Order: sequence, then structure tokens, then C-alpha cells
Amino acid sequence: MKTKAAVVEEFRKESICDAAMRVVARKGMKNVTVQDIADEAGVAKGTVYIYFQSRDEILARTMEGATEKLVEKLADACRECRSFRDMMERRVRTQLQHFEENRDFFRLYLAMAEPFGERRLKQHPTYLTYLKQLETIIREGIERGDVRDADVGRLAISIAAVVREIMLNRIVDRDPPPIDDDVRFVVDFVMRAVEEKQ
Amino acid sequence: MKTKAAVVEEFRKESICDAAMRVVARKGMKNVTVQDIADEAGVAKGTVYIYFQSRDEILARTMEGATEKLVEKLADACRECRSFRDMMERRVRTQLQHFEENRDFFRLYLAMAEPFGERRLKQHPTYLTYLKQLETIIREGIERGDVRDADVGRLAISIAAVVREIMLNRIVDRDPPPIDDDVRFVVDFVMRAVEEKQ
DNA sequence: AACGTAGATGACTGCTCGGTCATTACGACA
DNA sequence: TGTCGTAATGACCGAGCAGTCATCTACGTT
Repeated sequence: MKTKAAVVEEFRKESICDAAMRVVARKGMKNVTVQDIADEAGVAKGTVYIYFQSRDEILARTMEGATEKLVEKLADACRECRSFRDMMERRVRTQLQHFEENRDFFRLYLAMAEPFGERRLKQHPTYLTYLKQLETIIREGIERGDVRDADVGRLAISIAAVVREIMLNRIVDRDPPPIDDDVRFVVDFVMRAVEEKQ
Repeated sequence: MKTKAAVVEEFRKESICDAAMRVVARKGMKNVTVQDIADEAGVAKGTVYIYFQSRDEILARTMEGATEKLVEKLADACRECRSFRDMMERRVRTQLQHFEENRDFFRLYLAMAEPFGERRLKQHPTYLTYLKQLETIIREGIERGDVRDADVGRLAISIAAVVREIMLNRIVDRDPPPIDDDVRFVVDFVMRAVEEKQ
């Protein structure tokens, strides 16, 4: 059983990460100070350092927590889909919706791409999980005959790129088109690209 | 005729921008100090401030100069192509090659995506030019019957996203596949996605 | 109610960096 | 070769921030 202290600790850590997410969403990763996070969380700066070693640790933990949720959600979304098209449809809609409902998270996601060099989004473990999911689905699609036989890795990153870009556009747009329009466009685009020409 | 002073000024500015590009390539945009740039250019920090108003001005100018070149190159590349497929083929190859030959520039390009929020790559004037080019080509394709009739804006950003992602992968890879493989994949992927199903 | 302690606080320190400017080096010209 | 004006220099300043720690607070225990 969890001790009272452990519960409090968990709660504090989560508050701080939540605060960090909101603040990063507003100011970007590089521009966020520990003071900002502390203020947003309603605690003193020193308190933050009780629960985290460093600014970097706060940010890393925040990323981790936030992206894990989405990846799980996506895995759930298409657990019982039977065709590649269904999967794409569900995944894309889930993803767009998730970002829609949670612009803070989206901005955090963008900010994740900021750290320079080899540590970028590309290398982020959760992004890799995301890609792996996609690759598995593609591979199943190939076996099932839904998807043409092509390089799975390249297909996955290309599809991920299209989804991300459309999503980005939705968020930047002052008033984006109905979500269904974008879902339809993406699924259509992707399906044409991956289906065997008949 | 240019005065001697003007020539010197031009030369200095260019040296400083070149230096900035190399340093940004190594350390990322946010982590580069004016001192770094000055050192790389082999001048004192004060000198930099003779030719530029501020750190931001240096970086903005550096971006501008670097990306203009690529966009021109791309415009040239497909000036006399007759089909959409030819255009894509030429553009993609040119783009991948350009980044291949010039990793510094590539890293600069990545770094451009760093500034947070509305000022991102998306909003960068040169990126917009790039998108406009692509949109024009797509529109011509539609008129010609090469390309199915779909939302031109979405098509353009999707295609741009795929090209960028494949390119990114090439650079991150320790030893990337032959350039032709990637060109073929991208052109194939895109053509399937945009062609009318027959 | 008195006490002890874990937990919270925020002033403080040391450091980094953008930008300035008094001083110096250089080269053109007489 | 000496003089003068312009370009270059780098020590310096002030702002901002990560991380520390002496002090305080509030709550559980007796």
C-alpha cells in the first residue's frame, strides 16, 4: 500500500508536470523558466526542486507522461478494426481529436521537436513507439492484402508525416475545417498511396 | 558602382552569416551565442554589432539567404518539365541532393523550426514561397489531368511533409540508402496519392 | 497544549549572455 | 613618413535564470 507521503509526492509531481505543460504550451520549451512552472503550479521555486532534480528532469517527465497517454489511446482506438482503412480512419480521428481537445498538449508536442540535433522528436522513445504501432498495422495490412508491398519503415514515417502536418495546420488555422473533412482527406490520401492499384 | 566600403560591408556580412550557419548547424539556434558566431567568423563580438543590429537580425538574415537559394534551385529544376511526375521527380531529387551536399544547411533548416509558436517554419516567408510553388505545380497538374481534383492546399502540405520526413530520415541515418531509392519511393508514394484511380 | 519534524519557502549566489563604448590598430593619403 | 579617420576590439555592464539553503510553517504525535 502507498504511504501517505508517497501519495502526496505523486500529487505534487503531477501538479508540477501539469503546470509545466500549460506553461510550455504558452511560451515554448526553451523560454520556460523554473519560476514560471512554480508560479503556474502555485508553489515556490524551491518546492519544485524537492520533487525534481533539475529543470530538464521536469520537462522530460512532462513529455513522457503526456505522450504515453496519446499512444495508449491510439492503440485502443484500433484494437478491433478489421481493415487497414478502418484503422487509419480511427487513428487519424482519435489523434486529431486528442490534439483538438487539448491544445496545450499539442503545443507541448511541437515543443518536443525543439531540442536540437539527435535528441529530436525523431529519437523520442514515445515517438518510436508510435512508429512501431504504425508499422505493425501496415505489416498486417500487407499480409491481409489491404496494403501494397513496399518498404514498411518509409511508409510509416510518410503517413505519420502527413497526419502530423494536417494536424499542425488545424491548430495554426484560426478556424479549422470540420474534423471530418480533414480525416477524410488524410485517409483518402494515405489509402491511395498505400493500396495496390487495381 | 559599388563603393569600396560597400563591398567590404557586404563581404563582412556574408562572412558573419556563413559563420552563423555553421555554428547554428552545430549547436542549434537557441544555443548559439553572438560570441560563438564572432569566434567562428574570426572577428570580435563588437565587430558583429557594427554590421548587425542584434542577434536576431543575424539569424534572420542567415535563414533568409540560405533558403532563398534552395527555393530558386527548385524553381529552376522543374522549369521545363511537362508532367507532374517529372516535376516531382526533379524537385525531390534536387531537394534531397541539396541537403545531402550541405548538411550545415540542413541543420539550419531544422533549427528554423525551433522558434516557438506562430513564428514557426510554417509561417516563414520562404517556406510559404516553397508551398506556393508546389501549389502552382499541383494546379497545373489538375488542369492537365495529371492530378485528381482535390484540395490543393492540403495536397501541397502533405507532399511537403512526406518529402521533408524522408529527407530528415536520410540525414539522421548513419548510412542512408542510395538517393535514387528515396526519390523513387517518394515519387511513387506521392503519385499514387494524387493520381486519379484508373 | 507543547513539541518535533517533514515539507515549503524565497532571498541569494554564481554564471551566462546580449549589447555598449572607450580604446586601439590600420591603412589611405599627403 | 607622419597624420587622420574609420574599422575593429574586448573589457565591461546589467538582466535573467538555474539551482541552493537557512529559515519558517503547519501538521501529526504525545
